[in-house]
Amino acid sequence: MGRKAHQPGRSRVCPHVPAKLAAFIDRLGLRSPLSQEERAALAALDPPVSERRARWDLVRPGERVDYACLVIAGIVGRAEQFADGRRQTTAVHVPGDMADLHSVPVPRAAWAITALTDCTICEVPHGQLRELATRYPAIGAAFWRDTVADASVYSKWISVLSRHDARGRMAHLLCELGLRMEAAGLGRADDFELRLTQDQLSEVLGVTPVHVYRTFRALRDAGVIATERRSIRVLERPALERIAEFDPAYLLLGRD
Amino acid sequence: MGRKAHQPGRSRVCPHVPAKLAAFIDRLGLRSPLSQEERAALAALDPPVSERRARWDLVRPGERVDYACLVIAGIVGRAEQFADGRRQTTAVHVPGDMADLHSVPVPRAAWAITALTDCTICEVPHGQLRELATRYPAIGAAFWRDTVADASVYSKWISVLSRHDARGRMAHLLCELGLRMEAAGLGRADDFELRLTQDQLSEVLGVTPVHVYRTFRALRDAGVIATERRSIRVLERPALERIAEFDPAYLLLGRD
DNA sequence: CGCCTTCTTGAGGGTTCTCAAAGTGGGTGG
DNA sequence: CCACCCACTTTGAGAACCCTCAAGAAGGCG
Repeated sequence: MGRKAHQPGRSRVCPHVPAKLAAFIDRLGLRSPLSQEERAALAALDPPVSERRARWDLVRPGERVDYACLVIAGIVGRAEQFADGRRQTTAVHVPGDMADLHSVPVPRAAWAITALTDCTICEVPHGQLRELATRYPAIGAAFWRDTVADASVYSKWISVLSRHDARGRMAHLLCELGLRMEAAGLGRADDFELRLTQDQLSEVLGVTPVHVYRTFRALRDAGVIATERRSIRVLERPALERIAEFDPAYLLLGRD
Repeated sequence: MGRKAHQPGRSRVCPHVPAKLAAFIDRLGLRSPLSQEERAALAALDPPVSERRARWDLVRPGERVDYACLVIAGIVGRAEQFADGRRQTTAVHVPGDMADLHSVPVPRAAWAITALTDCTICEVPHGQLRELATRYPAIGAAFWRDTVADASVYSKWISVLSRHDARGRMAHLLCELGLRMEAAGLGRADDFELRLTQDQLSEVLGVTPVHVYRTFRALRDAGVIATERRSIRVLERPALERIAEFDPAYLLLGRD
């Protein structure tokens, strides 16, 4: 599964197995009911796939784009840039996520979309997405619903940043990404690996890199996580959830 | 204007002056092109209007709603509630905002919608909004675009909370609300009044009420704002914008 | 091998929190 | 009309959390 996920759709011209968008369609279907016809219409899209190295900007701030970035493999972040060059990552995307579905209704990017690890990206033209959303109202509704799910995550992170200290923030991030990776079919929520540098995590959590390290050490000493170079492994998810006061409802990983 | 705004549509049965939704339609039109027919279809809605006192929960967390709350007068907040009862306000809405357009695709509320001041609210049935979004794709696109604008504000606030201290957060909030009030036709960005308690501000800014006071004092001593009981007035908007590193692009108050 | 990124460690200082208490004004009921 | 209550604002002292600055160690990559 892991190896396959890293090379999806690559030169598989067979139209009966449209692997490119499969993960995205599954994600949409998790939240919104889609008929076979609607799924087929989405699967018929055949956008270009490209590989990007870590640190590559898929979209630069201020740029005007006419495609949306679908993450096929790897981790991608959305970041706001400050005058002094520092960045704040406001969203993290895992495989199956359309990293900037937002850009369909608003093509002028106010943020950067950056590859946090080496990754495989699919650039889906806005025109095709808009056309599908208009022709199939259920697809339009599914896109809208996914945008709301994204907003729900933002809203949660506003609470997390306001109310939790670095330890709680880190715990919350790990709980969230665990569930999202599991939903993406990449491991289990209570046993997954996250390959981000402490620098990247500091831009997500809103603390300094030095303090990310100290937070790691505290959680490591408590036996809750294990770290090894740029890889984090969750050991005690229940403890982590308690620290984070984690409630997964906001992820809208269901149809209720 | 002020007095009129507090009694919109009340027993004005004249169908040629559909005051209820006028501000909302103008807001949508600010961001998305809408034809006369589409505007008329929106204006034809005639949902019930009600007055609510400050502190009233328009929507309680976990509740399932079948209408969206349009703010006609007053200020409304979206808040997440914690186990210990504390709240974090993640969005502030001014007149003309549909406070929870999010609830149309996701009817189960993960948050509370609370009246921060006495206010006038219009409860627009989801069914009617969905119907319009399906029948008129441009209206659907406008709703989607407004949802993205909301998400853009969330994203900005994640940066603000991560990178700015209490003074910068306060400055940013005042800069943003100034522009939004102006866009809503309620004063000028560089001379407006905000009637919120320090307690409410603390829930927005993610600091303690005590520290809101100290932040006020610092800005007051610097001659940037004036405070009088629960009313704040901006005196030096340019200084405020410098403190906040404010760039209004994220509000999407235009069609680019 | 050397460079570069990333991780680790320490000391001191600043912002914000917690806890505590007094002052102020508006609203309510007697 | 007054007394009271309640919500809100103001003030202070000490502690916690996180930052800044600085520098050394450890692992990849050409």
